[in-house]
Amino acid sequence: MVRLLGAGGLVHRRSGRQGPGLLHRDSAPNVTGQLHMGHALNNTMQDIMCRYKRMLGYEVLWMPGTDHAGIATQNVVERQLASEGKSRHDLGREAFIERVWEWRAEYGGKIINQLKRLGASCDWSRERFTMDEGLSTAVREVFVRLYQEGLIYRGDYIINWCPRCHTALSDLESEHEEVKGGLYHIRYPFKNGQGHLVVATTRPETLLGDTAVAVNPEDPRYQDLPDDTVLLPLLGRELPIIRDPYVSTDFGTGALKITPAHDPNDFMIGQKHGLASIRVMDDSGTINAEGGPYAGLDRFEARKVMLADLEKQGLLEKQEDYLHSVGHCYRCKTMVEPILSKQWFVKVGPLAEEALKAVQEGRTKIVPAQWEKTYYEWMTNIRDWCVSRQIWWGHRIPAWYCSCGEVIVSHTTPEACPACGSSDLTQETDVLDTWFSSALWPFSTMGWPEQTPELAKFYPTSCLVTGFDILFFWVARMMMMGIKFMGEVPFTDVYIHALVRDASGQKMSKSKGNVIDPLIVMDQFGTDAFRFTLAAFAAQGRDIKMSEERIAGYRNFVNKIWNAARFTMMNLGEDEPGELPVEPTLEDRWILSRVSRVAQEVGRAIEEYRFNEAANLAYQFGWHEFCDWYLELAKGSLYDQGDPKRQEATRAVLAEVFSRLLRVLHPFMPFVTEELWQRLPGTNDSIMTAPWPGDHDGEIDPQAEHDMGLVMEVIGAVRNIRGEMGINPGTVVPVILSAQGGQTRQVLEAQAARIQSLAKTQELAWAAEGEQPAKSAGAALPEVSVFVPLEGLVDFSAEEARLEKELAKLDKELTPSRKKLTNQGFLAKAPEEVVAKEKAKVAEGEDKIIRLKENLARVQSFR
RNA sequence: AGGCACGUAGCUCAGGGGGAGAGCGCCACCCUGACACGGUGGAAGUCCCGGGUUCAAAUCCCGGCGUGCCUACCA
Repeated sequence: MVRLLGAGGLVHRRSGRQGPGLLHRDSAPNVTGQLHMGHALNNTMQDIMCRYKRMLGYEVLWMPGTDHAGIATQNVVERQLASEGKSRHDLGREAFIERVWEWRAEYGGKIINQLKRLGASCDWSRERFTMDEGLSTAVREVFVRLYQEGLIYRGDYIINWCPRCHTALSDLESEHEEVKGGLYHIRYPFKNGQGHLVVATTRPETLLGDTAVAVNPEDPRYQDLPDDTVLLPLLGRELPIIRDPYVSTDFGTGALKITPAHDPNDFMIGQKHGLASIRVMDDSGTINAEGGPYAGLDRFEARKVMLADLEKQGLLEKQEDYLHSVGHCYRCKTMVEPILSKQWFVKVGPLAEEALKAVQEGRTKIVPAQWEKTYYEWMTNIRDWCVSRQIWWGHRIPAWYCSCGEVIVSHTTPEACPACGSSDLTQETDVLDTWFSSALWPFSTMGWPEQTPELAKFYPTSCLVTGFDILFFWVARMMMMGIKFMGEVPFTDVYIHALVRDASGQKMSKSKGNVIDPLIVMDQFGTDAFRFTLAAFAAQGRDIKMSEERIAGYRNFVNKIWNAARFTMMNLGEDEPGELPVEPTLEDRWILSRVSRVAQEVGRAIEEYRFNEAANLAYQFGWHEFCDWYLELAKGSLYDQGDPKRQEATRAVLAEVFSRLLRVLHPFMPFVTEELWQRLPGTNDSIMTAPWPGDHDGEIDPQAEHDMGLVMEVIGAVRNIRGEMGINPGTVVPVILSAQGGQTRQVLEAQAARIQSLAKTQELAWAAEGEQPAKSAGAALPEVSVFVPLEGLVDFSAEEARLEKELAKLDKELTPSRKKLTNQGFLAKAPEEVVAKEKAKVAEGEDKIIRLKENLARVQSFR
């Protein structure tokens, strides 16, 4: 029920430098107050940022909390009462509010616990609720100040009314939906009896409140009318025919009935022409006394009855099917009724202007930037915000009415009327829109209107993470209020994340039954796997299609890391790892280089909100580099009893790299990494406070990366031959290498033991450059040729087929480059390095082709 | 009615002017002393269609087609 709001400013490095702050929220709450996918995604992303920044040494403040969800919560408690056969009116206002607090005490904390379960590392001691005393003080302060400045006013206007919730709604809370309806052509007889004027309407029941009929002054059809007054069908009231350019000549009949009390445009026209407004419905959408014979009928029933009567009287000329969009209450989906009513409004123009400028000037950056356009669009066309709600649960508007007519708006309950001195004052019964208090969240949660140290330190906050569905409801309003009352934007970045949908792209909803419950997912696959999945799929600007299959994939990854840890710890034993070796092996240099780079890349990706890249980078490294290669390579030294020094050195590297891997993974999977961190010898504090391993430039080693690449390619070539030739994995095969250049041979010779062990080969044999080992399968690599003698292992036709396949593939790959190099325009205009690259590529490819062709010829000769 | 996204391997999607990528699925082989939630190898794409810009387009521009979403007072 409660909506989650979060706030955080963060940062402050010890140097006092500003860093990111965080804020957050979530999407529409549901009656059970359960954590859903939207919350999970939102909070996972914020948590990733917070954990990462904390590891960098920033002081992070992530303030959690919820809002009071006025209408929704009241509905739930009313339903509860209804089941006891009571209404809120039976209880009275105070008792009812008491009851809501009880409800909140029982259910309100549920979602907070679920957030904790998700691993959200908020500052839980600072949890806030919009109905808290402090936040309520801020609400009052803001209301009074806006009123004093004329930015809040009370007046009669058309508002969106929910006949079921019995309250006014803001424009945003009225959700437009396509509805199949009818366009009814109704005859309004001229008063003088000379025929009739035909009016087209989608809402015939509102004719009871008509006070005029309008036509466009330019419309040729209506230049010479037989009379300037028509009679309202069914009621017989006289209606003037007015002329206004607002009326379109090309829609319907060009004649528009004017019902000022039940349509915003009609209201506008009514004001312009000084027409009366007749409200014909009560708060429940039932026709009132103004409806004469139709009084007491529900609005939908009234439509049916009236249409039948019109038909009977020959006044319904025709009726056609018509598809149009109609507002519905965002809480209960009841069709909204535009009704003229006295309400409180915020004059948003001046506030929106500043909020618009702040983004245009880049003081607040919206990511991805495409949303800035949407924000501008809304801020530019914004209309005044109806903030009063006719419900009880919420911040009661601090306005008092005196019997003399005076309106007093004040922080505290006034003793007497300043105008007449009377003490007969009654407070406004309406409460404020929940979003009014949510709009103050970035500063009200930190003690405003007091000037607190938190505000000084964390305002403006660094980042707000939210879904686009709430950009206007919340982000835009926080911008307006923050700038107005703090003089500065509430956050420097707004990250708009995707929506979580089901596997087939449908929006998850209870009614569709396609909801995946994050709590069940966490039970089934573990929170870490779930979080990792969310991060890995959170590409900017695209919705996430969630399915259990995908989560299972990342569950496997968590398991892989767990097993890598078992292996690591098994080898480390109880001792604290020693210093990194002075003379590391090639694989040691390589993995240190890689982990250093990856930590930097992951960090950068997180900072730029590229969560999917960050997660994939970590995944790729963890599984395919650390586990697939390094652990296998390290076994060589680890198991070598004959060289204890080497063993010791390898243990040190293994411990270091694994420790860094855990830290890189920590923001995504906090639970497993913490658990493993605690078991790692030599660690004591939480991994949360361990330093991010992004500061090891000195270990980045391009030479090691290149050399290791060479070794990996040779191993890959032998494995490929084995696989393609169908050689049993257990068979140890001979291998002959032929290197182009001493350097290459040196590297490979030094790594002979690794190649033998990972490719399952006999001792490496060497052929002179250009020499052709007989009866062998071969592979051509950039710097080296690899041959696997096949005598007795396989038949040569298989090798022949394999080589032909390889040649065809290479040829296909080279075609585009060859074409470019024969293109004069390319040679003349393309950048030198691009040309050089293409040349090198072709040269390398052709060299491979030559060697493969030699192999092919040789193999064919054995046939 | 306007606006915004998206269309890439069987599925879900990254990428975004110069060598088509990942995960899952699929095929083959393998219980190798961390892990079968595993290992090794492999197959697989007209990057929606049509124009244009460019030496070079999956990528930029224009126009289609298709899908999704948001905003809107034409009764």
